[in-house]
Amino acid sequence: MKGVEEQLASLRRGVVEILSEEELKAKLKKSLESGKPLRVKLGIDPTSPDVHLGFTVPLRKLKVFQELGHQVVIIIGNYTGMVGDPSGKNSTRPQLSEETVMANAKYYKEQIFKILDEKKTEVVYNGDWFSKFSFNDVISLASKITVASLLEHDYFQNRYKNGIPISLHEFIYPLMQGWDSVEVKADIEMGGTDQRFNIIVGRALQKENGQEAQVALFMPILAGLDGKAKMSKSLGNYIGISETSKDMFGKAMSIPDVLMESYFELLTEIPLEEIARLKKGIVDGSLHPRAVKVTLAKELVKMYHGAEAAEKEALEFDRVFSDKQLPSDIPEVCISKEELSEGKIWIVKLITLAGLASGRNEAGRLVDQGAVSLDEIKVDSSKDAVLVKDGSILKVGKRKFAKIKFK
RNA sequence: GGGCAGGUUGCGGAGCGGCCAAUCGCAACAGACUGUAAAUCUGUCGGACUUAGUCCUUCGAUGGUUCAAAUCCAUCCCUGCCCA
Repeated sequence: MKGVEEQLASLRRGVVEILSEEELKAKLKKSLESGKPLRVKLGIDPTSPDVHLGFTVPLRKLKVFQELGHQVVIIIGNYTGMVGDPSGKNSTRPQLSEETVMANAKYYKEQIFKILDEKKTEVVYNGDWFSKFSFNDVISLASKITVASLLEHDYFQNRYKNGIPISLHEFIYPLMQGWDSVEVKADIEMGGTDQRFNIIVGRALQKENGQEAQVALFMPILAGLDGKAKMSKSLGNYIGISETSKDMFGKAMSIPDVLMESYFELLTEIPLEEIARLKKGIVDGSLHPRAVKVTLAKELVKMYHGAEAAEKEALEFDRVFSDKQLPSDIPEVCISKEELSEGKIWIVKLITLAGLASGRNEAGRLVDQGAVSLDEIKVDSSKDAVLVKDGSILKVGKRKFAKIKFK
């Protein structure tokens, strides 16, 4: 095992705050002396079946712990998931059924082990203990926290001030998450900065129950592709870790420049010195921001799809967007020959048949806005009928293509 | 349980009997400029009809009044505030 300072150094990357660093040092020291690994907890609420890069930020930190020889404990919040974490939310989260949560949980586990080492990871479900809770237990737990302390939080404040409902069960959430720490005897809990309160509650509960308080390691919230809000499924500004290499590359290329640094730091293993060098290159003009972004996009694709896929997507991207050539693989769409009259078809109809627009109104609009071309010839009017051949290429907007086949 | 205020197209938020598919802002989409960056400008933004037009479905739900309702009435459901 590495020394305390050495461990700290590799743990610090990207971390916003350690609560507290002294406590962490003490724990690392103790662990080093006793040879007993620290228990590092991360709770996951499987509220949606989609794992995106934002979620990999704490996971990647856990991997560092794992490599340092510590014990990672993943808590699948099948019970907390049914409540829904109110942190940072401005509305009550929908309560999910147990079946949904469990189905999502299964998927989550698959995703998690793309990053963590499955053999070295302990996975537990908080339903294991919460399902046995009696009402008395709930009351006793609820007595550990005051309403004032809950209402202090801006997300509750906002809702309260704006007359947005707050349900009682949402107040219980931090307690549940905190209790998880007691159950697994966590030494450290990982979380985003939005988890501050929940994690601190965990510390309090541990102390009440004769345990040493866990250390909190806060990671930044990863910004979404729009560069404004946090990355989330519901905002649609995310890169899923199971997405195709093509989508991953394309989405990475679409992020605002200002996000590059944080993406490098939080999502890749590129050394900090190298990131600093790239940043400097952009500032002094020796590196084109686009080239740096390509590096980022390639790195991300490499992590989830391999180096070969990364090279391929980079070439393909240049081909389609820099050289304006057709992509190498265009999805084929079959249409019936009966739709044609004298080899022609109304352009709007063709677009909807190809599924490149949600309705004819939209298709018509796109044509009139000059977004549509057939066989590289722009279609001028939504009233036009166009001549289609077997194998004609329909293009709608910058990135939607279809190859028309007859059947 | 009582009083008051509300529920409008993804979100915020106008409209309060016909000119309303419904002002506006945000988001989104498309075009121009670019580096699928940012910023900016332009256009679009319920659906169908080959579309200066017509029709259909939408303004919490259901019924009603009217030639005509998002707008008025009744009942119901939901939310917030205040009182108990």
